[in-house]
Parts: sequence; structure tokens; C-alpha cells
Amino acid sequence: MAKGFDIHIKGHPSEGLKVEPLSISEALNLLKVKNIEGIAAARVNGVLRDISGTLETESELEPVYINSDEGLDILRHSTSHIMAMAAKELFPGIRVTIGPSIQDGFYYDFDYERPLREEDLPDIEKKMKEIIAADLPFSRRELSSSEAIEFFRSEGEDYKVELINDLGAERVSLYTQGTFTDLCRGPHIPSTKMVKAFHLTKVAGAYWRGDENRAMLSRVYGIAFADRKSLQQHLHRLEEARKRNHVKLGPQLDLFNTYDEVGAGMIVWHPKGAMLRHILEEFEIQEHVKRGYELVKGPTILKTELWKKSGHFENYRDNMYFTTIDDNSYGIKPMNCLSHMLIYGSKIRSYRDLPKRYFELGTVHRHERSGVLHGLLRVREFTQDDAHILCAPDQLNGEIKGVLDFVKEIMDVFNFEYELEISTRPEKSIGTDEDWELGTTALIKAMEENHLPYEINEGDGAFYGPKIDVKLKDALGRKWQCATIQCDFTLPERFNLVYIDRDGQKHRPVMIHRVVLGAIERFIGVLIEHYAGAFPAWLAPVQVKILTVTDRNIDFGEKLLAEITSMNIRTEADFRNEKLSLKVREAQLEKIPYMLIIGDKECEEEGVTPRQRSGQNLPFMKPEEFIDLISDECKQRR
RNA sequence: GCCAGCGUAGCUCAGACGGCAGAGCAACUGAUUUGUAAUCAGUGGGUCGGGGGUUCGAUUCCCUUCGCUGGCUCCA
Repeated sequence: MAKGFDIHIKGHPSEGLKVEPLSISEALNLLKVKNIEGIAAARVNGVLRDISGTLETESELEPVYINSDEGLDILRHSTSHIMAMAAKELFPGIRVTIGPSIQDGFYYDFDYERPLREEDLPDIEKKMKEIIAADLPFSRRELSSSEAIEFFRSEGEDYKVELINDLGAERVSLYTQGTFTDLCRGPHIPSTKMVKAFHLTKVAGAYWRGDENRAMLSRVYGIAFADRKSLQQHLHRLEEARKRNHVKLGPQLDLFNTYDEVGAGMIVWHPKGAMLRHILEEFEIQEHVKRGYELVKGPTILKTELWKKSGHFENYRDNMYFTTIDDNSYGIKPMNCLSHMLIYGSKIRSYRDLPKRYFELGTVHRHERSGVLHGLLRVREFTQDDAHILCAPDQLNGEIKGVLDFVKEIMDVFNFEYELEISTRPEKSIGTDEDWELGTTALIKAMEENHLPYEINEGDGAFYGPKIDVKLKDALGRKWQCATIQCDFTLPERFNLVYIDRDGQKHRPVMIHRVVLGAIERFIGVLIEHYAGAFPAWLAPVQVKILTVTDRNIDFGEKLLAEITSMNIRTEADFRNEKLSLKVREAQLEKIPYMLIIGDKECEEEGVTPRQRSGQNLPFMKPEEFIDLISDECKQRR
């Protein structure tokens, strides 16, 4: 019969035991693992397994505690199974599809005769609590795919049948707790009772397998944590993130607004927001000129014929707006490249001229589907800090690396952390396979040479070429593409762009499309959340506010205002006959970096006592000293 | 575009069986001359997002449309 074999806890081989076949939980017990009730699953010889599983050979065990990343993942996944069971008990005829764990929680997609609503959530939660209290074990069994298909078909669970068919595996595993059985790889927590803290957060529609031509399912989202305290902390973090929300902060700080009567996805910039944009744009122009870019500017609408030539009409028409002028069809630009192509082609170019780097703060319009619009982060009109680099093929690598450095330098100014992704050829695209291969390799090579970590996003490239995307996170941790570097071999060809090389022959330049901030709108959206609206002095639309204590101080206040303003420091005055505490409060709510409070003392001694946004006062100083101080701060972009 | 939720004064929000629409802050007027996060008093302010329907009567019920939010899909 079964012979004895060795088991031990990872890292403690000397404390191992010789045993006969036994369950993992028994093994953990025998090996005197602490806090057994906090173990969600176990790693056995490197493989995650249920602790109800059996050990039959020599094993190295590693407990996975519920509050570890892996443990939470398992907990969340199990909670989704509990939710599916609750839904099946509450809504007869409901069909289950998939229910994975995600960041902080889980979801499950259901198909029901009507969409699930938010008001259904409390009922589902209540039922889930009953299931949890019933302390139902999760049990695993394996069977052949055909048996599993038969089982799910008898249950009316067609989606599961489809999943098993697509898996194409010989055998599959099923997990059962109470009345509910699901197709699942596992592992799961030992019992429903292990779920101590969860909350259903929202419902949303989701297409079956993400395909908009297939059924619209009801997705229920929930969050789950190892204990109530962690759940509360998470809810608190969400609350804090909401306070940074640029959709609220923007209008509150009077930066911008949207107006129903203007239309969806259109931003109206108020004076302070327009100033912020201007500061960023000036900064951008300087940084580009410094790096050998030339400023150009093209029109907003160009003939449709030209969009046909470029391939946009063929590939991007659905996102474009068209209009007619004197019987000619025109397209409103969704990208800035066309004029740049014409500029390059306007004369004979020598290899000595390359690379050409054309930079434009170009305002584009794109028809985004109404459901995707979101604050400043997804709009229909936006301005890109766009450039097109035309270079010889052997310059491509250097140019890409140059842009990667550029992006890093700019992101560092704002202390942004970012993630990089390389996107490869999508289904709807133009150009030869060789060119796509060449471009993709060039991007990867540049990334590796710059020692940058990246992920690959298959099939997510632009229609004209592969790209590197730089993603920033908003307050809620959602990722948004900002900078992007895209290779393009097609456009130079379509516009027949050439340069004369050393050999006296015409050669085709390659092109890089790239943005650094991306869209000014989106960047400002992320920026507001990054700083919670409290911009560093160099960015703040209003840098200084002068507050008088009484009317006696107005004369000196006016003098000071003129002096500071004349030094190009953006200054406002509050000379109202109000209590100082009120004026301080209001300036504080406006998140202005410096207040200068002017009372009798300052008037007599002709100086200022700056109050920083932090609430701290700087020592009394002369106006010139203050001007130096803030100018210096701006120069360093602190 | 699809699914769900939402839309009441400049802002934050109450409210109603279908029967004259409410508060705080802000605004305006006056008093107050004030030293680091809200001085006091008075006044004005609303097609209850738009259109249509049901009804004696709709902000409330129904339909439709616009806009916003969260997802799906799509992208800077």
C-alpha cells in the first residue's frame, strides 16, 4: 500500500515529517503551522492547492494566508462564487458566465431575463451573508469535459458549456459549495465562513466575452478583504480619492466647466484653467525647441481627398467629422500629421536635413462614442503636443531613444510614475508585414537599450504602425494613455516623401508620431488629481494673493500688487472689508501657494509676511526677497 | 453605441398621495475696520435638464430627448 513520504514547510526542511497520504490541512496541523484558521490555500511543491486536497508524495508546503496578495485573490474569487450562488437562489432562471477576482474585489457576469439593478444588490448581499453563515465547504472534483458539459447542459448553463468547449481540455475541475457548482480552476478557501468582509459596489453592463455583437450581461462588482478593518480602510481610501476627482475639483477651482448647451465631450476653459494650459504649453514649446523641434501649425479642416490619400478616410472615418464647403467635402482633423507631411514634401530634402522634427500644439476633434466620455480624460475636442519626426532608417533607433528620454525628463518634472506598453499590429491596419516587424523591433530595441520595463499589448497598435504607450494613473488608479511613440512607414510612402542620400538617390524617410503629455486636456485631468488641485507655484494659475487686514493697508497693498505683478508673478488681491480669517479661508480653499498678509506692521516696515499653503508663515521679509524666493521656486519647478 | 444610476437656486443637498417648491453656503444691500480656515442683519434668486403624453391639475406617473457618473466596447 501507500508508503511513507516526507513533507516539510518551505524554508524548514529539518522540521519535516514522514507521513502516509493525508489532507493538506492535516499536514499543516502536523507540521505545527501557526494560525491555521487564517490559511486560504497552500502552495504544494510550488502549485497552489485547496487545503482540503490530499498529499500522496513528498511535498514542500507553503501556507497561503488570507491576508497575503495570493490569499486575498483566492478569497475574492471564492466570494464571487458565493455571489453567484446567491443570485441563482434569488433569481430563478439566471445563468452564470464568468466571475474572476480583480483588484480589491471581484465580479460575476450574469444573464437574466432583465438587467440587474442597483436595488437588487442589498438582496444579494443578504443572501450571501446567509451562505457565509452556513459555513459551507468548497469541494473540488475533476471529471471529463464531456461529463462536465452534460452536467452544465442539464443545469441550463449554456455559457459554461461554451467555455468548456473552448477550453478543449481533456478533464476540467468543478467546485461546489452548497447548491452551487461552477466550472473553476481553483483553488478556493476551505469554507464560505472565511469571508469576513465584503460589499457589493455596483452593477454594470458587460458584453459576453467583451464582444459588442454578443449578449449584454449584468456584471455585479464587489470588494472583499480579509477583515472588516481592511474593508473600512479601503472605503476610506476611495473617499479620499473622490476628493481629488478632477471632475469636481476643476469647476470648484474655476479651471473649466462643461455646459449641456455646448455638447458632450467639449471643455470650456475658464480664466484660471486657460492660464494653467498656457503655462503647460509654454513649457512644452521651450522643451521642444531645446531639443531641436521646429514649430509648425496646420489648419483644422482639410479636404476629404487628402484624408483618403493618407488612409484616414479608410481606417478612421467613423471617428471623424465631415463638412462641405463650396461643394467640396472637408474632414475636421482627428490627427495633425497631414499638414506635417505636406511641409516635409514642400521641397527637396537632403540626408543632411534629417531628422526633421515638426512640433504642433494641434487641436483635434474625434467622434468618441457617447458612453466613453469622461471629464477631461476622454473628450471629443483636445489639443495634442504632437510631433512628427522624419528620419533616415538608421536614425530611427536614436530618435526613439531620444523621445523616451524626453518623456522621462518631463514626467520627472511632475513626479509622475508611469507604465510602458508596446502595442503590436491590430486587425484593421495598413502597411506591409515587414514594415510592422521592423517598427515593432525598433521600439523593443530602444526600450531594452534604455533599460525600461514594458508590457506587450498584442493587436493594440494604431492602424498605421506599432507604438509605445505611456500610462499614468488617476486618483482611482485607472490607467490613462498620455505619451505615445508610434512608428509609421506608410504615410511617408503615401505622400511620396523622399530625401536625397549620399548616393544621390531618392530614399524613403521613416516617421515617428509622438506626443509627450498626450492631450493637454487629459494631462491636466490627471495633473489635478495628482496634486489634488494644489499645484506647485510654477503651475499655479494664481501664485500669490495679497490680503489686507484693514482698509488702512490698501495703499501699500496696491503698491505691492503692482510691484509683484510687474515681475510676472501671477497675483490677486483681496482688499475687501472682511475679517482676515475669512480671506485666509477663501484663499486656502482656492489652494493658492502664497498669501501675503498686509497689516499695519507690514505697511510701516514696507515688507511682507508670507503664509504658505501648508499654513506655515515665513519670517517677515522685504518684497524683493519674496519675489526672489518665489521666482527661484518656479525656476526649479518645485 | 450598449447596461445601470443620476439631473430640484451659482454650489451642497432636502422635499412631496399628483394640489402655491425648501435649507445652508454663495450673490446683492446695509452695518462692522477686523492679524492667519466662516462678523451680523436684511433682500433678491427656480420654466424642479428640454419636449411630448396621461390628468381638472405633473417637478412628482408614462414616453422621448439632452447631459453627467460607473462599467462594457473603443482610444490621447
